[in-house]
Amino acid sequence: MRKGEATRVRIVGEAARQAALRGLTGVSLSDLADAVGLSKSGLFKHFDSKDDIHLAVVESVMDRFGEMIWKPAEILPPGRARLEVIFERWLYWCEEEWAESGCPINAFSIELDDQPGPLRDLLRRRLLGWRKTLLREFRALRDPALSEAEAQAAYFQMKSFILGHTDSRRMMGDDDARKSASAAFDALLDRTSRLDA
Amino acid sequence: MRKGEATRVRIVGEAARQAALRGLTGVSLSDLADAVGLSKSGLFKHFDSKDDIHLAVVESVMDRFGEMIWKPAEILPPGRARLEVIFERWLYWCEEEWAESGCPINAFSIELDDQPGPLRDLLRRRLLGWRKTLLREFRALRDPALSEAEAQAAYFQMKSFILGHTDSRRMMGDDDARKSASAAFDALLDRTSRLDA
DNA sequence: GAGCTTAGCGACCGGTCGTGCTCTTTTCTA
DNA sequence: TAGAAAAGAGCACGACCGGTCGCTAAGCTC
Repeated sequence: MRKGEATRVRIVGEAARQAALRGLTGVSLSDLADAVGLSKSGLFKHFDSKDDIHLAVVESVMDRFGEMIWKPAEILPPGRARLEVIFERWLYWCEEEWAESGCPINAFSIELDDQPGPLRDLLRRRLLGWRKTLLREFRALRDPALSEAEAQAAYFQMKSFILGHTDSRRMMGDDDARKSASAAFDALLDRTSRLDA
Repeated sequence: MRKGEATRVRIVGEAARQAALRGLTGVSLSDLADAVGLSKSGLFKHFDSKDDIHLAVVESVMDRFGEMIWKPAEILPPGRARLEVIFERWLYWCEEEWAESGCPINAFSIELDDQPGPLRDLLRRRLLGWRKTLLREFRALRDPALSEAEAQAAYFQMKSFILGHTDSRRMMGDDDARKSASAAFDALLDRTSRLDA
């Protein structure tokens, strides 16, 4: 079943590209089929329904996210340098990897946050896993480890700066978005790793 | 033309409600017509096209945003208290005013940031105006006024916390989102209004 | 290389999309 | 209160939607 597997990957990749642009719901099966050089009915040899494609897209995007952001960070020991790499890669992911559309994870979050169902559940599950990882990293940032509350506060701000970066760069057309985000994150690491009253 | 004006307002209001849920593109004219108790063709006595409705929706949402957030703040003198009211009202706007759907401005930003055209231009224009207002407020936060760069950094973080709040509350299901956002913003005001090397 | 399995195509389905057109009813104004 | 103007209903349109079915052709395995 080698050939079919390869085609499936191509379909999911293209579907993700289009979904990042127009939203998951906004992708039409005819457009998708055309883009991968298939007939519409050909798609259904690989997926049972459009919903089935949605699930595969979310799963695939989250997998790629892990590969791109976590893989290059985990070779470093826990601590500030690792967090810096993560943030750096995350910005790269939003800015370069999805240059034409913006980060699909942000887009899917907005699209799905009011649409209960297995698709939202899948996305939420993957995002919660990622958050758990980051909380662990933040706790390890200081020698007397950060409390859970401190780690949560730090995570909240980190994620916020990622979202702010996209908004600033893509919607407001701000060329300094990356600098703003990096500076804000650096300051966050400064005050979080510092031991003060 | 009294009656028509009222109907138009009803249409735009309902369209905004639905667009906040399903996206501007996701609103169908039949659903919209049903919801306001009109026939589909009846809609076209008030708007020339679906795009025309989109423009009216964005304009109307931004107007309401100004009324809800700025109006109660401008009675206060410039300074920290005014900024605190703005942030507070902004969170309220996201959390209560659009409880079922999440803030439509965030949703429209994600939906439109890769869709060039007059609709995106309109949204961007309104958002730039709002940003200009906030930059002025931040500059007035300290007695030796903040530099433009400092004000921009502060604005970036404020907007980030707003976005983070929605993501945390709606997508991650975090009940503490509001507390996290408020705490982060308070700390931002602390370190921004402080005069340090 | 025979034969089963799978990938993929083309035609087609019922339904919905946005948007015209015509005609009637309501509303406002002189 | 007559009559113009506005509001709205009804219907039909062509295009497109997600999805099914039967068929062929290619791929894979023994």
